Amino acid sequence: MMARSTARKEGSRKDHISAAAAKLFRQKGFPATGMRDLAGDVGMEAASLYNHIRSKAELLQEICFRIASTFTTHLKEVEADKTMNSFEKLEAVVRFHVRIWIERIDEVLVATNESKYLEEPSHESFLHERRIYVRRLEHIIEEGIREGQIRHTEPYVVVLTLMSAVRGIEFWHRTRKNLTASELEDHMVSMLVDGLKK
Amino acid sequence: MMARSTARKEGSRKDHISAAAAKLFRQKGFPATGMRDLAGDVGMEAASLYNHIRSKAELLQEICFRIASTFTTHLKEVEADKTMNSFEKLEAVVRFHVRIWIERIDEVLVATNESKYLEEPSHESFLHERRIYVRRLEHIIEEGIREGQIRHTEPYVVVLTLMSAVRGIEFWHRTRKNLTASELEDHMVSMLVDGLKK
DNA sequence: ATTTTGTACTAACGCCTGTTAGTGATAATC
DNA sequence: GATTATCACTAACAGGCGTTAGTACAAAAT
Repeated sequence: MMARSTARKEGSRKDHISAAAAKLFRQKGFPATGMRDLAGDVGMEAASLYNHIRSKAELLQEICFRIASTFTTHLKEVEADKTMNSFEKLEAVVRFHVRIWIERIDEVLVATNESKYLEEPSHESFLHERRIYVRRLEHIIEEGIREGQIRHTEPYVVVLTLMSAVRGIEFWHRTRKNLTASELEDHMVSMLVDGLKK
Repeated sequence: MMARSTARKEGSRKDHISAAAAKLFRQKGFPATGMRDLAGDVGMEAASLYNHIRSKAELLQEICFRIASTFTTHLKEVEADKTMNSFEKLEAVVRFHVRIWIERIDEVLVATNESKYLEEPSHESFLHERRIYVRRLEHIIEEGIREGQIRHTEPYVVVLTLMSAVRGIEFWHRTRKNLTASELEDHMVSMLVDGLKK
């Protein structure tokens, strides 16, 4: 009863809803996105959505935590990589941020802008996860400074600045695409790494 | 009839509402902020607000355009200043961004995150104003590159990155204040200007 | 002293919200 | 072929939304 084939079907349907939700949450914001909007976009009535999801809140939760785990998973890999020094690790993380912001901008923007609408146990654990992520990045920077690869800076400020700088991609995404994604990536990384002064 | 004293009173009352609205719009987002929330914060009933304001939308509009004009006014001054070269102009603009983000974070965050809820004639003109602002910054950068003060970079990417980088201040504002505002300003500017690599 | 003005109140409006209940059809399982 | 599970539908709910109307009372202007 209810074998894999059914589960597969349900999965792909729910993923479709989740993707549409990410797009809408990003565009209109979570509170301003109605279940009737979402239903319209996936081609059904609002009430029918509840055959696939438990609630609007659950939808937001899954989007936020899925993309968050993308970042933490990658960071773990970088930390474990013994072929890179601290500076290279930092650059690898920045590159990854830029790339994910380009490729999965809907989800990333929902996680950054709409995570405040997570309900309470989830919201706190999301913020907690973020704080830990920031601390691990600070640690890489401190190491890089100690080893003389990174200029003497305030690690916390550097992390905040790096993590925010990529948000400019949002506007690139909406307006000018006369730059390819990999060009954008290179320009952004080189500016953050090498600065502006000649 | 209805002399300055009355007008003064009305003005300060409306400003109080506007400040409270900025704070709420920033915290909860525009659509999730109810007029009853706002009324509670300023100490009256929701309906009474309408003795001072025309609508919720008008409140958002005033916040967004007031802070926008702060930036454009300053940019105009910088552009006209003949004592600075292009690099110094760019640095002055960045410093100003950092300072305003620190001092008036509620309004700035509303303008960046909630301006999408402006109704239609206003919204388009807000975006238009922003596009022009970006273009003027690009122009300063192009000049700096031509004059050899700024590294060869893609001006559009630089502007987007600079304007986004300061958003990290939002988190500094909420969590760690063991850095003074002027320290934060210096660290952030030096990182953007000089980069990370030693 | 009377009129005007400003401002707060209560009550209510029509509309929109996320969600549930119940129904029927289609497709998979035994 | 009978049964069961999946899924989209309609109808409806309780509650929240921004806003308006009408009223009362105090301060200011005449």
